[in-house]
Amino acid sequence: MSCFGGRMSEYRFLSIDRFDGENLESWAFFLSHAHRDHMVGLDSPGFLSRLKSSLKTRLYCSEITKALLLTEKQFKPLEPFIETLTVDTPTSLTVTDEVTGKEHSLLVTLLQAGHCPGSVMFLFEGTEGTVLYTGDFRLPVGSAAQFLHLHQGGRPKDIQSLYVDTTFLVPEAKYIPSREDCCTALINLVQSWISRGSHYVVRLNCKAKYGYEYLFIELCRRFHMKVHVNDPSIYQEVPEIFQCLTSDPSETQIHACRWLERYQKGRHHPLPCKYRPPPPHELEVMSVTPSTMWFTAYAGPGDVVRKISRHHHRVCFSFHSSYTEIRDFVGYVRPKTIHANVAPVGSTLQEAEDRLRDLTRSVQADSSLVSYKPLGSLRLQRAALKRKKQGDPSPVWTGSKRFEPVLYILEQQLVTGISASIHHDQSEVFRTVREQSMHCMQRRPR
DNA sequence: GCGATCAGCT
DNA sequence: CACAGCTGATCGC
Repeated sequence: MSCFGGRMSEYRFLSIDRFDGENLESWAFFLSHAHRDHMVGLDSPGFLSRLKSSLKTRLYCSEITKALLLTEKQFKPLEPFIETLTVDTPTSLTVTDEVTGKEHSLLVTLLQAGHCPGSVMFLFEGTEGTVLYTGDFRLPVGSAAQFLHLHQGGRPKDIQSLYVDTTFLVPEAKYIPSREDCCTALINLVQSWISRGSHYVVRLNCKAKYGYEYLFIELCRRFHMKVHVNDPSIYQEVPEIFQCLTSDPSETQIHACRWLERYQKGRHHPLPCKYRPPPPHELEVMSVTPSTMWFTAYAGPGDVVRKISRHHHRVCFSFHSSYTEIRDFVGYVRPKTIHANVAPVGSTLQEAEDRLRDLTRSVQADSSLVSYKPLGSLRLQRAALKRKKQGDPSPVWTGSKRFEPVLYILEQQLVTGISASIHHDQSEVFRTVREQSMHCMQRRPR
């Protein structure tokens, strides 16, 4: 959960992901994604009147974030003040203090953050230096080298400050399996259950409102079966997701619907949507809870699925970067100063910042070996062509007609041969994981 | 009576 | 076990 107060020390007149208190004095506002903990004050009367009282003050976000935001009625009044920015497209902004008439020009670029649909990082460039605010992010090792706008003349830009998501900056979360590996494990688990018969259904026990869409898309593609959710219409403006969802519980064996009333989950209804198959069949439900397993603490690398009880499994899934991914990212960006946005579980913000500083120092020497490599466009085109031949829907990262691609960065998209130092680093991680998990299994036999 | 904060639950 | 968010209780004004 974000602890970021809203303002960066370099550009005090901007507020990001906080819209209360002193932030109301800012000249421009930025929203990285549509999770509640980044929207504090966004629906308050104070923020709305702040926008209304000014001619030029705007709320900037990605197109998808705007679309998701406006599906909730409490944010509808913000619509006239929202300005969307295109990902990977530097935009020149002139922000104004309407009290004094003072102006400030700067360049802002949205970089995809891979956290949830619409999530972005903000890169600001201006007289106070280049600063990067990551919001929440899940980026595979090697991602930083692939952001064009983190580079200039083939070299990484000098970053004055980095404000970074440190949710999993704890030694226990050194390694978290990739999105693809977690998804493959989920697909295999789902396959083993729903293939038993049409009355065998899977319930995906999803906590957050946004962030699991990648799983929905991949399940839909693999099983040619839409995922049942309470309200698909919130994704109306994001076709890649919308087309994978249904509001009809009888149409699918995969459910991600949620209970609306708190105390109404009785034994009588194994599914939140209360769907019952036609007689004589009785519903057979397997619950699957996507959750972040800490691989250095709880499991071996192959242990992406964990059986909780006969009909309940946990599948590893994370929409925040692991310790290793954070280390890789900050080691590549090499900011002059670094700030933690999140107090990791069991740590304070200060401890996270101390850890970050240690990391930037220790990784710096290696990262100079890495040079900018764009996303492997040829590989992507080939993959898209292959899929087209197979009659599958387009992959998410090709984007829709309406929006540029900002859903997820996947490990398999990254160009191969990033750098010797990173490969070395990875194998080191795997070795550590193996050792620690063996140690762990000795202590806690399953 | 209101918002802010917290405990508890999912 | 850990990713977000709701609800209801409690506190201070």
